[in-house]
Amino acid sequence: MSLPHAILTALLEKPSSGLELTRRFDKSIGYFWSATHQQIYRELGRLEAEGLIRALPAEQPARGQKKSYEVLPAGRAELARWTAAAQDPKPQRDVLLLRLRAAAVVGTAGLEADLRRHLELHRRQLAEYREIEKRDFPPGRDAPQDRLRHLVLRAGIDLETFWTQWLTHALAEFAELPDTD
Amino acid sequence: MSLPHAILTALLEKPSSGLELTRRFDKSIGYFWSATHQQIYRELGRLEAEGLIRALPAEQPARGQKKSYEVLPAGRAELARWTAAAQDPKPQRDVLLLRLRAAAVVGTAGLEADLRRHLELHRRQLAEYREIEKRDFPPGRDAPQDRLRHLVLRAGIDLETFWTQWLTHALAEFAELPDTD
DNA sequence: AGGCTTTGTGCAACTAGTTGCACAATCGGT
DNA sequence: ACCGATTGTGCAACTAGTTGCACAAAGCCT
Repeated sequence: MSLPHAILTALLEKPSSGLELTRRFDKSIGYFWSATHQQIYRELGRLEAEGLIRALPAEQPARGQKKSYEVLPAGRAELARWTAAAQDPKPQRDVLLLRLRAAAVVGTAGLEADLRRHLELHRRQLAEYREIEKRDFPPGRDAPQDRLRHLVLRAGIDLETFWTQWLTHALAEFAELPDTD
Repeated sequence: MSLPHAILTALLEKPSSGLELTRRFDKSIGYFWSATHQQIYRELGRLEAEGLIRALPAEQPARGQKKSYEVLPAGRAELARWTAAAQDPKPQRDVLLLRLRAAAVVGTAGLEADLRRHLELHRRQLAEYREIEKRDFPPGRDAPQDRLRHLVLRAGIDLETFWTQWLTHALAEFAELPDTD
């Protein structure tokens, strides 16, 4: 039940069309709540039907026929309610850890290459986050909104840091392991 | 497509009935791949139908009528294949980070209490993992299987450590924030 | 003017996970 | 011998997310 709220947040930050939302999910909100364009269009339809957002009638019938949406007061209220409501953390699910555990029983053959690949991906993501931090949060900005957004980015950075470290450590262990299987 | 493989791993570690699996998921595998008993029974049925596991005919028709399963060679082969196959990391989804981002737009009212609650939950989980580490991985054990399992546990410990630190940091920021909304 | 790619919107079918319930067998107490 | 709690197995319906496809409009190339 979080996608609609992710969309409301994005629309409050800036009214957008479906495609614009999709792009913004790809490069910002999507870092911790990903969604495909199909999901987004479907959800926009629902939110409009529920009266939480509405299509901006503006500047039609121009190019491509793109529809922009804005959040209605009811939508903002719902988002505030949801933000404040207690929610239990979701049970974890991590495929890579599962595979490692499986490797303890069936052997590590073939796994190492994929660990290296993951390490590379996490390094790249970390570098990207660091870029964003440098660009969007130079020292000295401390409006409450910036602080909160920076906090979220920090979580991303620290998580990626954790993964790169852990994967490095895992690969070092692999190097010492006899070739099981 | 990971639940069947989680079950295969658990069954290779030790043949079990549905309920036993459920319990083990609750306290071990479930730390990174949770599943309800309903899911598990359904999946056991499928795995049996596909010929990857089979019911142990043994010691029937005893108590409760519980059925134990063991992994067949085809099942072990499938698990090995899956473990070695490259898999992209799943797009992240974290509700708490999403809520923080929403709070940047609609105000932080009510959120702080839930952050505290989460901090407490993560602390508890961390303590539990540390207990397990002390109990199951005393210094000096280094059979390959132990090393791999220890590695997985380390990931759990480090992740929980990250969350407790990040939440602590977030709460400190909140303390300095003017009461938005 | 013709076709080719990009932009933009969307439906339909499928898969995985969740929630709610049912119901039989056994065990422990009275 | 009965009764409630626990153990153990499972179905059905629902929800959220994924995958695959369709198709129209605009812009670009030749």
